[in-house]
Amino acid sequence: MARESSRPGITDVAKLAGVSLSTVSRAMNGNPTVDPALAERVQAAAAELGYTANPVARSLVLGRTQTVAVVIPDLENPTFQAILRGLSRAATADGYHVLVADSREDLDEEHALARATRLRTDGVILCAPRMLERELRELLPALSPAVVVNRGPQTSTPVVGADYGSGMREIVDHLTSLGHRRLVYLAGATRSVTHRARQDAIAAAVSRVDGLEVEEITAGVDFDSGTAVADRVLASGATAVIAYNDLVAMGLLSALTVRRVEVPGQLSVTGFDDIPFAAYTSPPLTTAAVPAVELGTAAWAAMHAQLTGGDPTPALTLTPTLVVRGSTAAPRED
Amino acid sequence: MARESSRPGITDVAKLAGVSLSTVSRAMNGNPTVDPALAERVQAAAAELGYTANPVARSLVLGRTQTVAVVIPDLENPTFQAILRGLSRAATADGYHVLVADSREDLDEEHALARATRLRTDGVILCAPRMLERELRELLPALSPAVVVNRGPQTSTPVVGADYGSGMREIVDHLTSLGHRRLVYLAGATRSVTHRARQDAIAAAVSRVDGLEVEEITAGVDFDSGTAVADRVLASGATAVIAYNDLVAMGLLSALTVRRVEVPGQLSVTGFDDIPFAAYTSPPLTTAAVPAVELGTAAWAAMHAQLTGGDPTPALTLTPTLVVRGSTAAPRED
DNA sequence: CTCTCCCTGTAGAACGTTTTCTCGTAGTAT
DNA sequence: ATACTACGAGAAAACGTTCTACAGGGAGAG
Repeated sequence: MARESSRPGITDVAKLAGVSLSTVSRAMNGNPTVDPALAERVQAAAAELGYTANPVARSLVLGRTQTVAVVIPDLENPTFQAILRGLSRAATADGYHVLVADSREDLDEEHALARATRLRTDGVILCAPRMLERELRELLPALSPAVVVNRGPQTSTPVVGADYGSGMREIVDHLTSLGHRRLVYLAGATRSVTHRARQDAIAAAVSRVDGLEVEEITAGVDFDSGTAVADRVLASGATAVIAYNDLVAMGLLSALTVRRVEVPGQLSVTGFDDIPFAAYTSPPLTTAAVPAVELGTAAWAAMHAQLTGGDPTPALTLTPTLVVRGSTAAPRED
Repeated sequence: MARESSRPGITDVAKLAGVSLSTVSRAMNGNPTVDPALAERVQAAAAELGYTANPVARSLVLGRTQTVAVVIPDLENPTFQAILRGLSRAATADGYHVLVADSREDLDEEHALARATRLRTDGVILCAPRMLERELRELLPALSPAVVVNRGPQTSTPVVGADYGSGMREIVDHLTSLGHRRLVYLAGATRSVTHRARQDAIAAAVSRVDGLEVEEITAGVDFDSGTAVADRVLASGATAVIAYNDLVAMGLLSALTVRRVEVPGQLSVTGFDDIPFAAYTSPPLTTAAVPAVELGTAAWAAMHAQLTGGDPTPALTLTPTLVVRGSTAAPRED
């Protein structure tokens, strides 16, 4: 008699269609053991009542939520935004929902956050470049199924990532082939895995190219880090700067403009990632384009494969492509 | 005997602590009618087993999921990214999770998407600038509790938004006080509500300022829309351009640079929103700063109030602030 | 000393589904 | 004509939790 206003339940549909609630459930789920005519009657009753199965109750009995969690260290970072975008769209296309968890770079919180979100989802896509390898190995089993983005290979968790070493190699090659021999590398978060990959690539280049010198200056990962180190960069006497990412490069460009330093005339500058605005700085930024949206799509594919018991996706590595724009040129003759 | 590998349930904790399962539930939820000593024993048992209450089962019985959905038309748009960021962080701080749904500007999908996400969440924050008012009114009751972002006042749904009219007025005043009299307004999505607000503000300015002429050119909402209309802008003979948003302005700036048109020397350009990169274009963009992160925070506050039965938040309007940078100047003397 | 009240712990219903198991009926083959 | 098979539909258990009744026991008061 009561509960008029409440959402219609499966029993309401059953009552209206004059069948048992189990028949409704079967009819709604397209179970072939139900008479077509009856199934249609049930569908009609459901439509009349505007009935939709309660996903929470469904999740409880089925043990799956049709939802995955994405743990992201910083929603402000364009790269993570792009990964989220690609992932979200791919997951939506497969009928899944996406829970987004911004860990705000809080390393302690990250751990708990990932575990907590896992409880209400079917899997976790983890972007945690700064987390210690030890912690990660301890965390991953509790998260399974999981997908790790931009980390080294894991024991039993699929990994998708970009080959930062390759991108960095292309950048260095580009600069050296232009004639640069004295470079500065603006390092990002030194704990991050993607930093290590770049560092190694630079070291390799130094031992490969004759007379190449690369000075490392620790900057950071954001715009302000780039502006902050401008003076140290100028003092170094280098002819080209390899910034940790586009944000740092753009910050540096901005500071150089203020100081009336010509780019690329007096100094060449490169970024990394090819974020949406990298093409629109002045001069436009030469950078290594990381296919971040595709990274998100691939991460979903790896998750989806685990969820549906498909083939275990092997580690997938996408290769950044060098995009030469206006911020690099041959060094000025002395 | 079986189920060794399964997550520990409340009964496992009860068994270990030597109490009934309902006692465990009460102890875990801090119910004061349980003996402190016993409560502690239960907590210890739970900790030993690494027990955490299954949120899905919890949601089913409690009727709430501790999750809200955010429907966003385009995850690529910096403004929505900022709203999401502010919202996500505020919600997380209050112990809520955020489900993100990218409607990809698909107006038909948007409707169904909002309804679907509502079923697995406690409320929906709706960003749908293009949805027809009629549709919105029909949709909102099904979504309740809901919060609408950047739309006109609603019957019984809290609204948070920015005063686009005010921002536009400031921009026009800024340009006219610099001496500009012939302006171009690059219109965005003509169906969008935020477009209408700007249009009205411009119309008001035209009737207020003596000799002011504003030509409207329909462009779009993204970078490419700005580049595409560059020639029409130049042909118009205007001395200043009011772009629909920063993206359009940046696209225009880029096209103007290619055409060797000096900004602000030959042409002043303004944006809207103050997205993160607006400060770093060349010249830096004069724009009306929309506090998008705060918009997200406010949207959460309005949702949280409804969820906790607090005071019904009245419609909240944040005022954009004019940020004068290098892209505007007095018109060149003829 | 006994009665009553209160405090603490236990059993069980409820949340809304899915799904297994069982039963009934109808059709076919012997 | 009877028995067996097959198929469709209903009853009931299960998912893992919360919370309302309810019962039992101890202590304080009359």
